[in-house]
Formats: sequence, C-alpha cells, structure tokens
Amino acid sequence: MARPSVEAERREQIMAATRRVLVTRGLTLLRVSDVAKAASLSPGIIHYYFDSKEELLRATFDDAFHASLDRRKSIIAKDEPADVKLHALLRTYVPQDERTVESWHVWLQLWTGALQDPDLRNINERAYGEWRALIGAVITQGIETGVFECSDTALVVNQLISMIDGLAVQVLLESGEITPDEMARLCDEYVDTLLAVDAG
Amino acid sequence: MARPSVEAERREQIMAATRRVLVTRGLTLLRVSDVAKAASLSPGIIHYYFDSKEELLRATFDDAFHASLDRRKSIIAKDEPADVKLHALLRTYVPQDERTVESWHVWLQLWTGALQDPDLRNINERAYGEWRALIGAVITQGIETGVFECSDTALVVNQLISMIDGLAVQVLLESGEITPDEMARLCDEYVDTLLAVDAG
Amino acid sequence: MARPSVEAERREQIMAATRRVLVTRGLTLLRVSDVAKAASLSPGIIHYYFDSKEELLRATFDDAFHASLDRRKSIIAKDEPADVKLHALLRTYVPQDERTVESWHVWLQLWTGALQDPDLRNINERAYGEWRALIGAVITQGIETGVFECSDTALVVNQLISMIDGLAVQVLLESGEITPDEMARLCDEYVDTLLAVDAG
Amino acid sequence: MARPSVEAERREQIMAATRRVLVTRGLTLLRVSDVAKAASLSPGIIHYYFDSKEELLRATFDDAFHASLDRRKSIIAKDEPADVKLHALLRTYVPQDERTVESWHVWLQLWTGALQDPDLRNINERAYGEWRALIGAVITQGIETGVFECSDTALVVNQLISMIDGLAVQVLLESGEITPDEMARLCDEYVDTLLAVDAG
DNA sequence: AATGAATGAGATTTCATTCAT
DNA sequence: AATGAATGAAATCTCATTCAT
Repeated sequence: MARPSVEAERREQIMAATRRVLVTRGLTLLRVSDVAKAASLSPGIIHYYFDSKEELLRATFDDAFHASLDRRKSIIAKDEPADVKLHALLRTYVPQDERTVESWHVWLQLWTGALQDPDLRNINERAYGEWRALIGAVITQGIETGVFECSDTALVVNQLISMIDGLAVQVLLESGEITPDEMARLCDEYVDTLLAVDAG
Repeated sequence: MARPSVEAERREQIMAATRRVLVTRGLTLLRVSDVAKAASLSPGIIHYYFDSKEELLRATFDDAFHASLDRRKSIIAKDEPADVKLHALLRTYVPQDERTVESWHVWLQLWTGALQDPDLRNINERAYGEWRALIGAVITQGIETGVFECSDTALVVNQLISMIDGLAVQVLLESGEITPDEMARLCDEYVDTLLAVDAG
Repeated sequence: MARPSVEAERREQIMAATRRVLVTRGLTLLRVSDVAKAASLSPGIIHYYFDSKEELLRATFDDAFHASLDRRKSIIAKDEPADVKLHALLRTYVPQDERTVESWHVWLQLWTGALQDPDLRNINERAYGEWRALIGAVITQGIETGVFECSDTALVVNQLISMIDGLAVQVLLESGEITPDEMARLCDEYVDTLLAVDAG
Repeated sequence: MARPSVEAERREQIMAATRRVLVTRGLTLLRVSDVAKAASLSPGIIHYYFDSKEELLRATFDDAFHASLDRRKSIIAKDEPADVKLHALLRTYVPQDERTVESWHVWLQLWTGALQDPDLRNINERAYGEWRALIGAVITQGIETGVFECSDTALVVNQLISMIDGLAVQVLLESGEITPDEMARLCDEYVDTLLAVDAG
C-alpha cells in the first residue's frame, strides 16, 4: 500500500503552526516565516502547500471552525440529560485550557479579518449557523424532556451565543472582572434563569 | 496674539482619518500613507504628530474610547425615567449609523491589537470599567425609582454588556440572522425579562 | 547709531551650535534640526542664514580653521624664546580642555568630509599651509637665536604636524596608551631630540 | 554533500562592496542600496546577512582591521634584516595602490564613526595595540641584531605610528606638499635618524 | 518534497527645505 | 527676522514570493 500522502499531514502541521503564531503575534504581525519557524519548516515550503498567505489563513480559519464544531458535537451526542449537556457545552467555551484559548484567539482574528473579507465572513456565517443549531438542539431536547421551559428558543440561543462571545473576549483580554470562573458563572446563571422550568 | 496651537486640531484630524481607514482597510492592512491620504495631508506630517504608527493607533484607540464614553454620558445625564434611558442607551450600541459602525470597527481592532499589547489591554480594561459603571448607574436608578427589579445588578450588567459586544460583532459581519433590528430586539427583550418589576 | 547687523552674530551662533553637534552626533548623524535646537532657534531660520546644510558645514569648517589659526598666532606673536613658544604651541594641540576637543572633532569631521568634497580639501590645504608656516617660523627663529639646530626645517615641520594629528586622533578616541599627557610628552621629546643644539 | 555555506562568501562580498562605497561616497553618504549595487545584489539581501546598516559598517570595519593586520604580519614573518623589514612595512602604509588607499579610507571613516560609538572605539583600540606590537617587534629585533639603536622603543613606536596616520590623511586629501613619495621619505628619514646605530 | 538564498515591491520613517504667518 | 508646520523625496528595512539546487 502506498504511504498515505504526506500532504494532508503537512498541511495540518502548517495550520497548527499558523494557529500558534496567531496566538503569539496576531494576524497583523503574522509573517509566513514565523509560521515556517513554528512548524520547523523552511519558508519556501509553505507556498508549496498554500498558494498565498491569504489562502493559508483562510484554510486555517476554516479548519479551526470545523475542528471546534466536531469537538462540541461529540458532547451533545452523549446520552445524558439536556441540562447536563448544556452546562458541559458552556464549559467548553471558557478559555481556560490552552486549546480553548488558542481557538478563541483564532476566532477573534477571524472576526477582524472578516470585516474586510467576504470569504471569511462566509466562514463566520456558516459557523454561527452550526452553533445555533447545536445549542438549539440541546435546548429543544431539554424542553421535550421537561428539564427546560422556553417560549422562544431562537431568542435564547442568540442571546446565549452572543453573551459567550462577549465574555470570552474579556477573558482573553485578562479583564480583572471577567475571569474564566466568572464567565462560567454568568453563563450558568443565564441558563438557569431563562430556561428554569418553574420560572413562571 | 499667538494663533491657537494647531496641534490638537491636527492630531484629531489625523485620528479621525485613522478611524476611517480602520473601517475600510482594517488594522492589518492600514498604512500610514492611507491615513495621510484620508486626512488630505502629506505622509511626513503624520510622524510630526505621532512618533510611530503604533503610537498613532494607541492614541486613536484611547481617543475613540473617551469619545464613545462622553456620548453615552450625555444620554444618562438627561432627566428621564431609567427604563427610557436604558433603552436609549442600548440603541446607541446598535451599528446602524455610520458613526456607530465606525466606533465598533475601531473597537474590534482594539480587541485584536490588545491580545498582544498590554497598553491596549489597559485601555480595554478602563473602558469596560466605565461602561459597567454607566449601565450599572441606570439600573440602580431604575431600581430606586421602582421601574426595575433586580437582585444582582453586577451580574445583569456583565451579561448585558457581553451580549451587546457579541451581537455587535455579528451585525458588523453582516450576519443574516443578527441584523441591527434583531440586535435591538434581543437586547430589549433581555432587559424586559431580567429587570421586569413583576418578574417574580 | 544703527544697531550692528544681527547677521554676523546669528551666523556665529549657528556655527557654534554646529560645532557642538559635530561633537555630540558627528557629521554623519548631524541634522539641521539638531543645530537649530542647539542654537535655541527654529529649524527654518538656519536656511535664512545658510543656503543649505552643505553650505553651513563648509562655513563652519572654514570659520573653525580661521579661529584656530588666530589663537595660535597670538602665541607666536609673544616676545619669548623660540623653544618656549614652540612648547607652548604644542600644548595648544593637546585635546584636554573642551575648546580644543571641540576643535579636533570639527577637524576630523572635515577630513572625512574632504575625502569626497574638493571645497573642503581646499580648506584643509590652506590650513596646513598656514600651520606649516607658523611652526616653521618658530623653528627658524629658534635656529637664528641659537636655541635650535636643524638642517631640514621643512622635514621637521611636516613630521611634527603629522605626529600631532595622529596623536590627537588617538587621544580623542580615548586610547589607553595615548593619553593627553603622553601626547604632550611624545611631542616634547620629538622636539627636544630633533632640534637639540648639541645633537651632533 | 552539502554545498559549502554561501554565508561567509556572501558576507565578504558585501563587506568588500561596502569598502568600495566608503571610498567613493564616504560614511555620511553611504546608502545600503549603494552597497547592494556595488555588490551586484538586491537591496533586500543586505539585511538578510546584516541586521542593520550600522551592523554592516561595524562588521566591515572589524573585518578590514583584521585583513590589514594579516597583510602586515606576513611581511614581518619573512627572514630578512630588521631594517629591511621596517622599511618594507612603512611602504605598505603609503596610500599609493588602490588597496592601500581603500584601507585608509575605511580607517578614516572608522575614526569619525568611533568618536560617537564605543564599539568602534574598541576596534580602534585593539587595532592600535596590534600595530604597536608589530612595529615594536621589528624594532626590538633590529636592536638585538645590531642594526638599530634605541633607548625607548615604545616612544619611537608611538611617534612613528602617529606620524604615519597624520601623513596618510594628508596624502588622501591630495595635499600638494605631502605626496605619497614625500610621505615615504619622511617616514624613512625618521627611522634612519631616530634608530641609527651611530646616532650618539 | 524540501531548503534557504535571493528578489523586489512596498512599508515605515527621516529630514532638508519651503512657506504661510 | 523668525517661527514651526508642512511637504515630499529618499532612506532603511520588511517580507511575500520565487527559484536554483
């Protein structure tokens, strides 16, 4: 059997390096040579696998979004009560471990890049669609199983997702007020208040 | 009599141009020569008033934050019921008019810049402190005058601000789901639900 | 009586400032604005008195040379024995006091400038002609009055002047070996050995 | 087999070009792009091998000093009488051939650069230490073999070196009086007079 | 596949000079 | 006479991209 193409592996290696450089230097200061160094490769080879710096970034953003989604999908696939799953899902958004911090950095850089780039806006749009569906599914399941009560699921989903985004930014910026724990608490409280069965 | 120093005026002119370029090109693509052109000035003069590109951006971010704050302060200084003022305040955050869109662009670029720059993180930290105080004051006034009911003001303030931030991002990215109107509705609903007098 | 033109005074003020900047920053790094600052004037006025930076430097070099010469002429005009005058003259070349150090800085910058500029080479040529005549006159006087003995005055003059130049460079460069005192000693010894009456 | 690193060769190529530009334009007017053109390279590559213009100049000065020293060492290593070697050595300092002229240009630029730069002063200090040792060794050898007579070797060495420096400056500045031949004669006469065996 | 040297366009920054006041 | 703001050409330096090996 032919050895599986090194291409996929090398592309992943380069995108992983790109994510790390996005954390350490940000989109504005990112150089192709930084990525090469972070991947322990030569600058030249980057352009063998990616047509341009722009293409590299687009691919990295797209890849990061799919990886994030897959991670979350595995949580809601579990056979557990909806409220347990929702709180577990919320935890995965708190930038505490290195991987989550990295994901958020990539995401913030995507936002600013997307302000000027329709392709990146497109990635953002698809991503948010998926996330709304994901969280919406858990809430719906909760309503059906009687652990949640909610008259406007879409509204809660959008409020919750935007709250998560805004809180994550402050955590990343090392806000004294919004620590990772406080972010978790604020999200939990929102869910408990808005979706409580005996709220009425 | 000495003519009034042109310095303050010229600095403001350059920072206004910087804000416009931040909207059209973003932080990553912003060139000093773009700013000069936008300000109808020669490239050299930018460095006469700002030591470096970095310094120019820092000053622009700082200035934009103070201007934003002043605009909002004038709203809550008015002699109106707290709920009216709160909803009016929320409206000022919806990126609908050009000035608000510009403010949000500047703010998003500040976030990503701040991820790598302690000075910018500092500006963010001060800004959020002020905004929490501002919104907190309106809610407190509402509680005292009986139009709001709330057991944990700080929690609501933080949830509300983060929700605004997250929603604004999606509006700027031209999300099909989160339009300016929808952003306004989501904020209004949150306030009406969480601070309603007869919520219990 | 009309107040004497401010022009001569202002030109001297600017050239003095130029000399100071030549000491602190050197020819390569000298900026017109540095000179203006050192003279407590605005950058614009420099070009009112000097057509260009080049002209300013040429004038400064020329002026410095004449001032140096005048200072030395006053020494040999004194009514003293030739050997006393020669040793006194040698002392004035040792970069010990601030004015002499400044003169030498100006002179070294003239050398490097002159390597590419015929006008400056011309100043150098005239200056060395004058200095040879000056020192030659003292030695001749010494021979006539019997305190010196020398068969080739021109040779000694040229050896002595070049030695002074080479030693001054090392003193300015803070050589550990060639201190100001050592420079003085080396010059004195040369004169005492080469011009001694009973040398034969 | 790995091709031999191009780095050493390229650096030497660039420093050689730098020396040529120092001759034609001098330190003040030297541009990185001039060096690139003189080396038949693109401007960008200069900064690939040297961090900055300043670093390039420092390296060039350092390299030139070592090359000069090596050239002279090969002379005194020969098996010849000390007086022959000393006169041969003196000849190498007369700016007659292109290479010697270039060396002196570089050296004069080093002096003026060193007036403001401790690193360059350090190079000068080391260089003069070596040169004193070199000439001192030849004179000592001459004394031991009976061709020279001298009671204070250090004094003669310092007088001779400074005389060489001062004379070379005037030759470079195309003095009518100090031609290359006259420089050689003045040095020879000094040595013959001061080190003559039957001087006493 | 991979390297890393090389290119060259373009960015920031500097600064002599000009000019309105 | 003098200021200092403004210009604009040119300098240093950066870096995406190419290419010979």
